[in-house]
This record gives sequence, structure tokens and C-alpha cells, in this order.
Amino acid sequence: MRDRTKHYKQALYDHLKVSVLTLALRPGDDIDEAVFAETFGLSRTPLREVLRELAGEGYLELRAGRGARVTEMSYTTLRDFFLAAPMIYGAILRLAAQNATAEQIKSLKAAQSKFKKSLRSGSAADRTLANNQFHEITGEMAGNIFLLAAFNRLLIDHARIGMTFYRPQNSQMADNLSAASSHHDDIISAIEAQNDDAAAQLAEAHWNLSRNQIELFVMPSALDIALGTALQQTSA
Amino acid sequence: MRDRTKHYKQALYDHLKVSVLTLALRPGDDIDEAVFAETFGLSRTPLREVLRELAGEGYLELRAGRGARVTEMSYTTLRDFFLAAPMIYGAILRLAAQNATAEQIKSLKAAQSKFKKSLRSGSAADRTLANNQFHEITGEMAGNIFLLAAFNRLLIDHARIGMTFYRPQNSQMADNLSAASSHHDDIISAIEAQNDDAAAQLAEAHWNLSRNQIELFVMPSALDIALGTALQQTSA
DNA sequence: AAAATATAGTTTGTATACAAAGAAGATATC
DNA sequence: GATATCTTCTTTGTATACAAACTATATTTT
Repeated sequence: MRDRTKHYKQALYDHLKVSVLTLALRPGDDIDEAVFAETFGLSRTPLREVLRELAGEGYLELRAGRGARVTEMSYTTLRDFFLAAPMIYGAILRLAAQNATAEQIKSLKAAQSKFKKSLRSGSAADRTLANNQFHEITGEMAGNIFLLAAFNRLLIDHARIGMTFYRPQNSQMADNLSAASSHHDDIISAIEAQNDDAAAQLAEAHWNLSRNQIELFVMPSALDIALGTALQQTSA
Repeated sequence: MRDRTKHYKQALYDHLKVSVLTLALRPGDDIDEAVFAETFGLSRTPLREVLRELAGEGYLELRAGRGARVTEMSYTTLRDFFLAAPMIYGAILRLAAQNATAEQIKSLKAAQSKFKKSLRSGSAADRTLANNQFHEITGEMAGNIFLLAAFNRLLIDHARIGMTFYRPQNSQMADNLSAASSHHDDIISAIEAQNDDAAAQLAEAHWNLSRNQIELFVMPSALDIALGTALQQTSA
């Protein structure tokens, strides 16, 4: 009976995490305790403990007297993100290159092949989760608990930003995705070669790609240009 | 009645935080739910929620089926700390210099005068808490939620390292403390002048001081030197 | 008709009781 | 005397019930 609820608790935990990362639960969404408790066969007591833990990790926000909500995202968040990401990610990849074990490199390669597969046939959610797993493994490789605290929070919004802005509806966005994929390959090579300088540089390139992607989405070619020109530009 | 327990909950939260920072609760110490619940006039349900929150912030660690413990510290932690601290703290102070409001600068000055006061007359715990508050305010000034996640975790171990290694039993350690205090003054000036480069450089100097302090403590002048010489060296 | 108050309904938060797991000590067996 | 097993005690984890707070709707009053 203890094992059963423990399992249910884990299932709830995983479900909420995935839901937040893939935007199945959107920023600001309320978490209805009663509904989730019944759905996962738990009473509210252990459910609330899970919510507390997820709040601690940055997935949820607790408001006194008002229950839990999915952590909000604003353009301030976006700004904070791109200010911190290159630095943290650079540090993580540098340390990953220095410290990765053979076993970890193996999991990283497995994550990457899963990511590639998701590019060919998966949904946006599949791709986001595969990408998330890839980066999570680099975090483990680095193994610095202080940086990991920032990094894991970055990964949450990394996934949500990816779900929002990476929609390969035109060829340029698709190109960006395959560029991201080859970055992953390069990252693996750098880590395998213990080349920490190269790994750190790749981190920056990887985030610049993301930034460009968001620029494409948020600031598309303006409509006051002749339409033919704009279309040519986006499909280039 | 709701207000009452809310107050007790906050008191427990604050007490645990301070106890961890000042080593009143030492790394690895067990948190006895029954004892704390009775002491703070709470039942175990809200108490356990507080423990979850503190675990999320890095003060405690939860072990399944074994309750909560104060987060452990090893020399790996120390290494991780000095690897991450200069970078994170540099970034925090840079952003603080860019973004600090007049009101925040006022609180920072208040925290600094409290810190100075604790140097003259306070206990090691008072000094540690005052120092902690000073740095916490710089974190608020920076206002980047991703960096803050790493920074607040660093501050926990910063305090604990300070409690362990900063014991001004000889004049050199006392000198280090007054150097730390004047660093704080310089940091305030840099932030007030919105000089982010200066602020970032001060961060590095501040951590180098800490590192020297720990070297002094962990690697004292060896006893195989003639004793007279060693004593002269430490009291210089 | 608009505003204010009252009332029902929903949701959050806490206490208590119980069940399960773990720890420690005692007895028994080799 | 040492090891192993059984029993008791302590501690952790969960469910349920209840109380308080908040929300929304309806009724009343101006």
C-alpha cells in the first residue's frame, strides 16, 4: 500500500513536470488539488507535498490562500533568460567536458538519437522533451550543485520557449532545428574530446540560434514590405 | 486561528533557516518532526510542508522514508562553491549596479551598518546573518530569477563556510574581516555609481579574500617550521 | 436599476488518527 | 559468546474530517 501510493506520487510528479514543460499546463494555470488528487488516486496531503516540491524547483508558484499555479512567463522572464543562459550554459558545458564519465556520454548520445528521431516524426512536445533530456544530462555531467540550481530553472523556460517559438511552419525554422541538432552533435564531440573551450563556445552558438529563432517569431518580416519580397525572405 | 498558525509557520520557517545558516543545526542533522511540531505549536502536516519548501531552497534534504536532514557539506561542496561563486556573484553585482533602486540602496546601507556593528560587538552568528542579509539584498537588486536560484544556494554555504572558517582568533583573520567590510563599502559605492564593471571586479576580490581565509584555516603555517617563526607569521 | 449585503458553495489549510516502515533491544538458538 | 530472529518502540507517510477563507450568486435596499 505504501509502495502503491509512492508510485502514484511519482506519476503525479512526472505528469506535472511534463505538462508544464510542454505547455499542456500553461503559465498561470491553476492546479486544482481535488481534481489531481482524484485523478492520481492520492489524498490531498501527499498531493500538496508534491506541489511544494515542484514549487521549489520552479515549475509552480504557491500563493498563500490561493493554491498553486504554473510559474508565469513574461517578457521580463525572456530577458532574464537570455541574460543568464549563455553564461550558465557555457559554464555547464565547460564543466561537462571536464568531468563527463563514459557512461554519461553514452546516455547523452542516446538522448541525441532520440532527439533526432523526434525531429523526423515526433510532435513538438516529443521534440521539446527529448531536447530537455539532452540538456539535463549535460547538467548532470557538470555536477556543480550551485550552477545546477540555475540551470534546471533555465531548462524549464527553455522548454516552454521552445514550445512557443519553435514551430517549423516554414523552412527557415526547420533549418534552425537541424542546426540545433548538429550543435548537439558538436557538443557531444567536444565533451568526448574533453575540449572545454570548444564546449563553452558551442553553448554560446546554441543560444544565439535560439535568440534568432525568437526574433523570427516575435519580429517577423514586416507586412509593409511588398509581400512577395517578405515571403522570399522567410523561405530563403 | 488561521492567522495564528500562519504566524507559527513563518516562525518555524525563519528559525530553521537561521539555524542552518549559523550551524545551530549542523550539516547532516536530523529534523525531528514531532519535536519541531510541538515546539512551534503546529501539527505535522503544515510542518512537513515547510520542510518541503526549505528542501526546495537548498537548506534541507529529503530522504524517502527517513525524514529531512540539514543539507550536507563536503569538500566537493567547497570546490563547487569556489568554482561557481566568482562567476555568479560577479554577474549578480553587475546586474545590481545596473538595476538597483534608490530604496534598495538604502536597505543595503542599513545592512552594511548592521554588519559593521556585528564586527564590533556581535557573535559569529550575528555577523554571519548580517553578512548574509547584505548579500541577499544585492541578489534582489539584480532581480534575475535564474541567477538568483544559484545565488541563494551559494549564500547558504557562504554563511556556513563563514561560520566555520571565520573565527578571528588571531589578528590576520580579524584583518580579513575588516577587509571584507571595506569591500562592502566599495560595493555600495560601485552600485550607487551604477559602475557595473567595478562591481563585478569587487565580487572577484571579495571571493579571493574568502578563499585566502579558508587557506589560512585549512592550511595553517606548518608546525615543522620553528615555532617562533610561525607565530610571528600568523600575528603579522 | 445600481449598489450593498447576505448566503450558499467552493477551495484552501490544519489537526488527528491510523497504517506501514524502520530501528533498537531482547530472547533464543547455535 | 556470537549470531539470528522476534518483538516492541519510534518515526514516517497518508487519509479523512473539519474549520476558515474566499468566490459567486442572489436578495434586499436605496
